[in-house]
Parts: sequence; C-alpha cells; structure tokens
Amino acid sequence: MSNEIENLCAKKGVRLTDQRKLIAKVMAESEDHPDVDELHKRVTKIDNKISIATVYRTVKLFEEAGIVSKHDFKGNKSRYEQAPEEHHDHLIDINTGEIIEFVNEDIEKLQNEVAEKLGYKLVDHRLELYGSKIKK
Amino acid sequence: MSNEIENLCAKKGVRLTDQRKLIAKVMAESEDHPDVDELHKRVTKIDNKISIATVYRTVKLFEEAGIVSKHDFKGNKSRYEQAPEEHHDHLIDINTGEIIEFVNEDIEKLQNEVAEKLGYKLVDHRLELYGSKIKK
DNA sequence: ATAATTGCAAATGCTTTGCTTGTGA
DNA sequence: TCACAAGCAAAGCATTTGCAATTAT
Repeated sequence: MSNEIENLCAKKGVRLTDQRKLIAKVMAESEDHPDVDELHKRVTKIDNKISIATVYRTVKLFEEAGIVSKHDFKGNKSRYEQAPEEHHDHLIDINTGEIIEFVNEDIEKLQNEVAEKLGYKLVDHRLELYGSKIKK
Repeated sequence: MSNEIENLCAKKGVRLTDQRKLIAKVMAESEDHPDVDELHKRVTKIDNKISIATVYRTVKLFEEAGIVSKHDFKGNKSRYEQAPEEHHDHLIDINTGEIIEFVNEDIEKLQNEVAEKLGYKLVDHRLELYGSKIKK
C-alpha cells in the first residue's frame, strides 16, 4: 500500500501525514510532469480538503529531501516528477507541451569536459531541447 | 553615437525613444548579464526619470525583436544580454554567480541527433552548467 | 496630427508565510 | 503530550497592464 516516495520519507525522517501520503501517491502514479495546480487537482479528487498551500509546502519538502525533482521549463510554472533513479534530460514538444525524457552519455561527458576546461567542477546542469514533431 | 542595438531597432522598425536609446546603450555596454533591476539602476544613473515598467517593456520588446536574449537561470530573476552573433551556452559559478560563456560544437551536434532520433526537429535548446571553481 | 510610448499605480500570477487549530509519533 | 503540520487568508515578489499625459514620426 505504500509507494517509493513514502519509503523515502520514512528513511529520511519526513513525518508522514495523510496529506503527504496522498501527494506522494499521486506523484508516484503520475507518468507526466505535473505542476502544483495539476497536483492539487489530482489530490483534491481523493481528498477535497487539501489546500494548495500544503501542496506547495509538500513538493518543496520532497524536493529538498531529494525525493522529487523540480523543473522550470521555458515559459511555464514549475513542474515536478518523482526523482529518477538515473539522471535524464528533457525534450519539450513546443506544440503540445509533451515532455520526452532522454539520456545521452556523450553529452554528459562533454559537459564535464567543458566545465573542467574552464576550471570548474560540474555540480549540476540543465539541458532542455525544444522541438516540433517531424511528420512522416 | 549609435550602437548595434539602435541600428537593429531602426532596421526592425522599432520606434526609438530616448528611453529605448538609453536602455540600448546600457545593454550594449554591459559585459555581464544584468537583470531588469540592475538595468534600471544603470539607466537611472543617466536619466533618473525612467520607470521600471519601461525597462520591463523595453527588454521584452527587444527580446521579441531578437535584439536581446533572455535567460532564466536557476533560482534567479530573468537576466538579459545583447543577442550574440553566434550562439553560446552558459556556465554559472554557483558560489559567485559569475557567468561564463562557452561554445561546444560537439554538444550542439549531439543535441540535434538526439532530437532527430526522437522524431523531432530541434527548434531551441537550453544548456546551463552549474559549477564551482577548482582552486589550484 | 496621431498612433505609439511613458510613468504611475494598481493588478496579476505564482509562491510563501503568519497564525490558529489540528494531529502523528 | 507536544513539536510539527494543515488550512486559511494575507503577504511577497517579479512582472504586466490600464489609463491619462507625453512624444516621435
């Protein structure tokens, strides 16, 4: 009955309230990258007393605990996804808003090389591709 | 007496007011990536009647005309730079906030390949590296 | 002349926060 | 029990906008 996010909360000593459990559940079941409003809509279907402030507080809490990842794509409000096992980047369909995840080791390696060459240790990065579907 | 940005405005049919000339001048002379507040501070030193609303309107106008580029780095307000001749990406020093520009053709090429492989035409992208200086 | 631009202040949209009541460990 | 969390409404912050006065062409 418990999900990955709940397990991580327990492990990290994050107190599990009904609201947090519900938000965790909804996030764990989301295949997309919902924003706070969308999350609030989804949890409200199950418990209509949860306030949007709680959703804001909870995603922030989860993010700080490394349980979820936050993304600020161009021109949108912040969107969230369960923190992935392995890093990936995103391609955003500029027509539909659809988000496709991808991994490219070569780019990752080159990023490290670039940073190093400039005298920096790479701590974090952001790579987003914006494109339109090629019709066949 | 006129700068690159003023020339571009003329070419694009953007009406040149005193305020816009001044903002163009300040942007053209900026080596860094100032935000709107900082731009407002800089123009105010020369003309203290310019309102922040005008700065907002002007950077937006310039951006839509392709004259300046807007960047939303992590955790900061929007920052602007004169639109570069040739594309570059940014490395942000997470300790000082300093921004270093770089170009890497290999990464650019790989981005196109990734998009293509996913069935997309790459229209735009965002690549930001966040790092800390390696002390020697 | 007159359509576009400015300055000001008010409005917006997303997010955070203070405070009182409620609750998980 | 009691420190912490939730709900609500108010505040915050960056940015946008309505409107009357001003200005570039």
